[in-house]
Amino acid sequence: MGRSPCCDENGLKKGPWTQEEDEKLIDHIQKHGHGNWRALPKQAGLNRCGKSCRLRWTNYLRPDIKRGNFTEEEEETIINLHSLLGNKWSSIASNLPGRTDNEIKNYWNTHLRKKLLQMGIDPVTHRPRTDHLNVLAALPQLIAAANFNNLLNLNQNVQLDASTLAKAQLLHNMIQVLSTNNNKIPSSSPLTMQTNNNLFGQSSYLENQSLFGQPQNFSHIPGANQDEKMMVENQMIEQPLDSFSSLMQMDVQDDHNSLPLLVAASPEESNQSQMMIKNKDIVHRHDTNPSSSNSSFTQDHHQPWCDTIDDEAGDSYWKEIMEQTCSEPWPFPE
DNA sequence: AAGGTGAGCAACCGCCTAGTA
DNA sequence: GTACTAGGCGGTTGCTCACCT
Repeated sequence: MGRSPCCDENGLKKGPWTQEEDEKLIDHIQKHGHGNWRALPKQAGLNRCGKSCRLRWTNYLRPDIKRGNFTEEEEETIINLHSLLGNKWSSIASNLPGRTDNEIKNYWNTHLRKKLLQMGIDPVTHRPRTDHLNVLAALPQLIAAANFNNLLNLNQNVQLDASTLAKAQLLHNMIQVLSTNNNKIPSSSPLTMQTNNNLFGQSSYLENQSLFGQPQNFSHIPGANQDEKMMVENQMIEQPLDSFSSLMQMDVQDDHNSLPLLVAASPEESNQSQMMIKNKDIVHRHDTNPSSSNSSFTQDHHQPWCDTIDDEAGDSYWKEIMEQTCSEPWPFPE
């Protein structure tokens, strides 16, 4: 397939647009429309390539562009749609009147991404992060326990060093958290809330932000294809998502995922979710397999955690974790 | 005051796809 | 079916500016 060289012609200007160029472009489009972008620059008296003109118009000069800060509502919409559509910025933008895909993309990369990271949510998968779980907030206690172990002055042969003990305790804590979530505890119970608070440092982001509190109608998403629209709608119907806790409990039964599912994230995951929804798989699994044993869960679901920790088990990794939660210098005094 | 650094954002690049001859 | 064009998209770059040392 041949590809037309658009911007490699010699002598065409690149870089920031001047006010004069903007005026020329606006004037021409207002009078004649943009029609053929390739031919436009010549007709408008611009020394630019058509692609550059199109970008300038669609991203900046278009009269219906909304400028200024994003509202909270817009932020929520972006996060919602990104969790379902991934980096399909144009599809997301088509659901936000006056916003361009470029603007949304930039806003995501500079603001929303960081915001989610700070909340312990992976901006790519929209799942809780596994690298620096806030469950580590309990680490000072673990360190204290480790130091206490030193104070006991046990036999050198059986004495664990502080870091090893902390690692073991950390793993134990993670296992407890997961096991707790696997039980059928009402999502609103204090225990569950406490567990979630431990895991994510605060009440669920989704609960707090009401991101999924109200079912939204995405059937009008112009950029999304029919499958995507159906997926969004079905997801809202099948999974009211009224509480992150319930979602965690639901997903924790999924044999293939070791971590709680927020919402379908990547397109691949979205497709999987879509297939599951189509097959009524989620409902079926909950009806037919309501009590998958804790032991099998423990075995199947904890392995990835262990793998994760093994993968990152270098001293620097643990040091970083420890330093975030403990003012003690590293290594710990022995 | 000057230099360094990082964030934010406009613009570019390269690839993909649909349409057409 | 092939070759080509135009438009669109997502990723990346690089400029500007504010803040920090």
